[in-house]
Amino acid sequence: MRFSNSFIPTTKEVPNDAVITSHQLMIRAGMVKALGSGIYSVLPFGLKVFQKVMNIIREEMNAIGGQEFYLPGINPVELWQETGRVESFGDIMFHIKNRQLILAPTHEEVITSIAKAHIRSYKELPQIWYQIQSKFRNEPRPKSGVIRSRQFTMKDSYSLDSTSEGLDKSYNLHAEAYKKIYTRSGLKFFIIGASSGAMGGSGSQEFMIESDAGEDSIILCESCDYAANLEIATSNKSKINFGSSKKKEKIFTPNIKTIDQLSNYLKVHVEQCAKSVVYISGKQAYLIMMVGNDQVNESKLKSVIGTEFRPCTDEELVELFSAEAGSIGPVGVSKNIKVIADNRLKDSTNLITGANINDYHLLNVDLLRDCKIDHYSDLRQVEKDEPCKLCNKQLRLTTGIEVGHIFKLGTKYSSALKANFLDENGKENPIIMGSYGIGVERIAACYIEQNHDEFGIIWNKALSPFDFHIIVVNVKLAKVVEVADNLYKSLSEKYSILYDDRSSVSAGVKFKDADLLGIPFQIIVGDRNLENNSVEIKIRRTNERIIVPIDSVLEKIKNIYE
RNA sequence: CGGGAUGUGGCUCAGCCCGGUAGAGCACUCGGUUCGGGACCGAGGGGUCGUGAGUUCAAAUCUCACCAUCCCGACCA
Repeated sequence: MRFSNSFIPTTKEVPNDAVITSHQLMIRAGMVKALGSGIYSVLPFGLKVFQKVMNIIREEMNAIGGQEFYLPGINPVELWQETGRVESFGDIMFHIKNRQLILAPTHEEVITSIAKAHIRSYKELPQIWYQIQSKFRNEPRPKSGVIRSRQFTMKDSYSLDSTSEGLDKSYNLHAEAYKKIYTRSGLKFFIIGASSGAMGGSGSQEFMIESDAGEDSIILCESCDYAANLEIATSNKSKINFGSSKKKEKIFTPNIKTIDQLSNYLKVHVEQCAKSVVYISGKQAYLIMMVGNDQVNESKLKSVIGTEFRPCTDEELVELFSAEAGSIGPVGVSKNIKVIADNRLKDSTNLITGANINDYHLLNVDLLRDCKIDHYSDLRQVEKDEPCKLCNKQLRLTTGIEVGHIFKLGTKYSSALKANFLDENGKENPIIMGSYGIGVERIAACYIEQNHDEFGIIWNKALSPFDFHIIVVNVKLAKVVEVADNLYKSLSEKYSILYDDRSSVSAGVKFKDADLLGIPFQIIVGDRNLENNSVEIKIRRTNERIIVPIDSVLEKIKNIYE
């Protein structure tokens, strides 16, 4: 393609809206153009990259037996009411005003409705169905360019199985396919255990890129392969033990509100103080007990109590406990209040807790003797530098961008929509499903985050919009143009070429644009080397320059490319 | 939704505090000179100063409301 006829609007300066590198470079390289907050037009140069990504995904999905669908982006709202997801998506889902339709944020419902209509027997399973299409989410705060936008391209696939062993197999096929997709795309990625959140289901993993621009907090072990989203991460922080049970006492603790104040005042270790935090879910109050300054991990709490919740207000505290924050505790609370304690507190003795009387605490509380704990669970948020639960080495806390997420859904959607099949015994069962998503634009953006320098993008062969970038340095010299034209023609037979034949800009502009656009190999045709019947090949990533005689240039290029 | 910032030509920004003819660089058009790392000279075109009210003889500038965008937080299949 001749640059002179192309629409590749490169810019020297960055719009002040773009903050992260990939966003800035995508705009400067003329890949995308913002239309509104979280809404982007994809321009030809960018589309070529996205198409490369989509083709890699398509090849790997086909390789595990996936079959591609094209599904509607507008869906009847009734379908989503049946699975309860109109409510669970809430404001994230776009609703069409003049029809009972929504813009699909994902496609479990549509896929399941197709399965319901056509799958009858276990003999028709398993199936892997996928699509690569636009999804719509009314993000409250779009950010970081195409990384979090309101319309984006996602490869979503869905596995349909008749057994849980089958689901495991489909899930693992996807995990392996995803590793190949990211590896082929040139991303440095890792896999973490993740929460399945509102998607439901029994297990899930995320594929992450480490990045300061990331929105997820991740716990990683430096010496083994433990890795988990902070939402579910656990560590080897041990249970507490304060010896055999002593006599409970009530003590005066004036104006003591925090665990740190309490431990200072009483000259005890913070971990001997048990913190009580209260949440409300619907009409139910939950008193959550944690060791010392351990933080409640609300994702874990949500999976324990199973519904949405909110912190208790100060007024409600007084109503429920006759005491204010800082003096709340588990001893003698109403039976209507559920008490859930973190695993570290299991059957602990000699704790210090609030007395449910302002300015008083209790010493030597024995959880077995003095109060009724309804349930113990892992509720604490892991902190950095804690010991790994697998190898006991230090854990690291970092942030990442999610580029893929795989879920074992189970029968949540098939049950809701009655997508059943008959098993070997003629018994009707809901189809066992998995769902597996990859963000197309995110792969491209994350690649740029990981592969750029001060001059621009550095594409690899897999994602580069073109194989070679030919630059003709001086278009006034007929001989130079002739050589470049011939090279363009002969290379075009086998490779995709961006040919910078522009007469309107100086050589310097062409060089800067070439580095910005980041095509891996530049072929520079200028009179300086032509005097020696040579052209120059520049490797974008290493800045290595190779002078090649014209008569061997095709062979040399072939070698360099492979 | 809470906190903060910004809105002036296509882009980056100055001007606003202290009201009085709307500016610079880049980009664009024309002419000329250059021609291997974002060239130079000359001449041009292009702006309802986010929108709407208000104060004032006079508003880009002061006041109020609204809108938009970005950042932090909340949220995030």
